[in-house]
Amino acid sequence: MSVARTARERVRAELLREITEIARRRLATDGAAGLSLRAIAREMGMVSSAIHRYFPTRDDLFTALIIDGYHALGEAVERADADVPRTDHAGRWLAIATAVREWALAHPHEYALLYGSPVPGYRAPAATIAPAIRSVAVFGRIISEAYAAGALDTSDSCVPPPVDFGADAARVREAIMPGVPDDVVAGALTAWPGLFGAISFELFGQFENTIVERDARFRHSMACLGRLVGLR
Amino acid sequence: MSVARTARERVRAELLREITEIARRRLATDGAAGLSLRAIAREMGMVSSAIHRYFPTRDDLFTALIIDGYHALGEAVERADADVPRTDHAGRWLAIATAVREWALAHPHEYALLYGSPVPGYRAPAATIAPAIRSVAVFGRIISEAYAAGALDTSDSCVPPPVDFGADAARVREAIMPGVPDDVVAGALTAWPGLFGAISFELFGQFENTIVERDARFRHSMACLGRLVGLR
DNA sequence: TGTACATCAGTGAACGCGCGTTCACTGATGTAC
DNA sequence: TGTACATCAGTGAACGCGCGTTCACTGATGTAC
Repeated sequence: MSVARTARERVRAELLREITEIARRRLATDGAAGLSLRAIAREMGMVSSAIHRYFPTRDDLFTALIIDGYHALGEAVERADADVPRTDHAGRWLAIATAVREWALAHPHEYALLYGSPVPGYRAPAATIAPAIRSVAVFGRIISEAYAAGALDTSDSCVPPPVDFGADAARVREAIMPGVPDDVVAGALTAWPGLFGAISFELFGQFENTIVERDARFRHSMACLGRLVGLR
Repeated sequence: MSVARTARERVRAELLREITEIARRRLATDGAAGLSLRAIAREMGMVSSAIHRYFPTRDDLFTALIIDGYHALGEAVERADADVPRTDHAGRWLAIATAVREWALAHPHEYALLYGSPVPGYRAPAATIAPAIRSVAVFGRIISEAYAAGALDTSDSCVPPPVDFGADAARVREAIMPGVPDDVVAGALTAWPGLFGAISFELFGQFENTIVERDARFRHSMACLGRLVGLR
C-alpha cells in the first residue's frame, strides 16, 4: 500500500529532481536553446527515450526549469526581506535588490532563462505566471507597507504619472501593491525594471572593461532607484 | 583594372550584405543560438560550403551581426539627438531613450543579440567594443554638455556616490563624459542601465497581462530616470 | 499470506531530420606583360 | 589588343557529429481480492 507506492513514487521524484539538476548545470555550457534531452539522458546513464517518461517534451522541461527558477528567486527575496526590521523600508528594498543580484550572480544561466532573451520556439504556459510574481510581490508589499506607514517621501521623487496610466496602475495595485496611489505605482514600475537593468548589464558584459567596484555601484544605484519611489 | 576589379568586389560586397540580411531575418525564428550557416546558404541558393568564402566561421557571422547592430542602434540614437535643440538636455535624453526603445521594438532579435543573454560558446572579439560604445557616447555627450551649461539640477537627485567609486567614474568620464563630477557619473550609471531594464522588461514579456499603456509608461520612466541625473 | 492482474519504467531500434567544416575540383574573372 | 598566369567563387562529396520523438517490447513494482 502507501509505503510500497511511495517507494516507486519516491524514485520518480528523485529522478525528476536529478533531471532538472543536470539540466540546470547544462544550461551553463549549452544555453537554453541548446539544452538537449538526449545529453541529459546520457549523463544519467539512461537510454535517450526513457527521459520522455519524466518530461514528455523538451518544452515541459523548460517550463519546469522556469517555474523552479522563479520560486528559487522568490524564496531568496522573501528570506532577505524577512531579515530586515519591518519599518526599515529602505533597508528592505536594498536587501531584496541585493538578494536578486546575488541569486543572479550565483545562477547566471537560470537568471538568463527568466529575464534574458526568450528561447525561440518556446512559449511559456500559464503555469509560469504565478511563480513569476513571487519576487515582485515582496517588492510590492514593501511599498504598500511603507506608504501605509506614511514613510514614503514623495516630495521631489518623481514627475506625476500620465493620465492614461490609471488602468495599468490599478491592475498593479490590485495584484501586489494594495492601497498605493498611482504616482507611487508609477515610480515602482521604474525602480523594479531598473534593478534588472543593472543586473543584466553586469551579468551580460556591458560593464566589462569599465566598472570594477560593482558592489558599490550596485548599492548606489539601488539607493537612487529607491529614492525615486520615496524610500530614503 | 579598377573597374573590372570592382565588378567582382561589388558582387562580393552585395553577397556579404545579403547574407547578413538573411541572417538578421532568421534570428527571429531560430534565435542566435540556432542560427545556421547551412540554412542561410540554402536560402541563397548556394551550396552550403560556399558560404565559408564569406564568413569562414559561424562566429565571424555573429561578430558581423553584432557590429552592424551596434552601429545601427548608434546611428538611430545620433539621429534622434540631432533633432532636438542643443540646450534642451532633458528633451535630448528623452529623444535618445525613445530611439533606443523604438529600434529595439523594430529589431527585437538584434536587440536580444546585443543586450540579451550571451550566445553560449561565443566570445565577442575586441572589434565589437568600439561600436558598442557608439550609443552610450551620445548619452555621455548630453550629460557633459548639460553639466558644462550648468543645466543639471542635482540638488535632490541622488545620494552621494561611494568613495571607492572614483576610479570607475574616472574611466567613464575619460571615455564618454568629459568634465562631469563623480556623483553625476554615478547617476548616469543608474539611468542608462535603467533604460535597458525598461526595454528588456517590455520586450521579453515581463509586462505581459499587466501594462497596456506602454508608451506612456516608458516616457514617465525616462523622465524619472532623467531627473535622477538632474535632467529636468 | 498468495495469487492474478494492472500499472509503470526503461530498452533498443528506428524515422527523419539537422549541423559546421574540410577538401580537391572546375571554371570564371582579373592582372601583367 | 592578345596571351599566360594568378586569383577567386562556387561545386559536390564526405566526415563525424548531433537532435526530438515514436513504438513495440520486457520485466519489475504495486494493487485488489
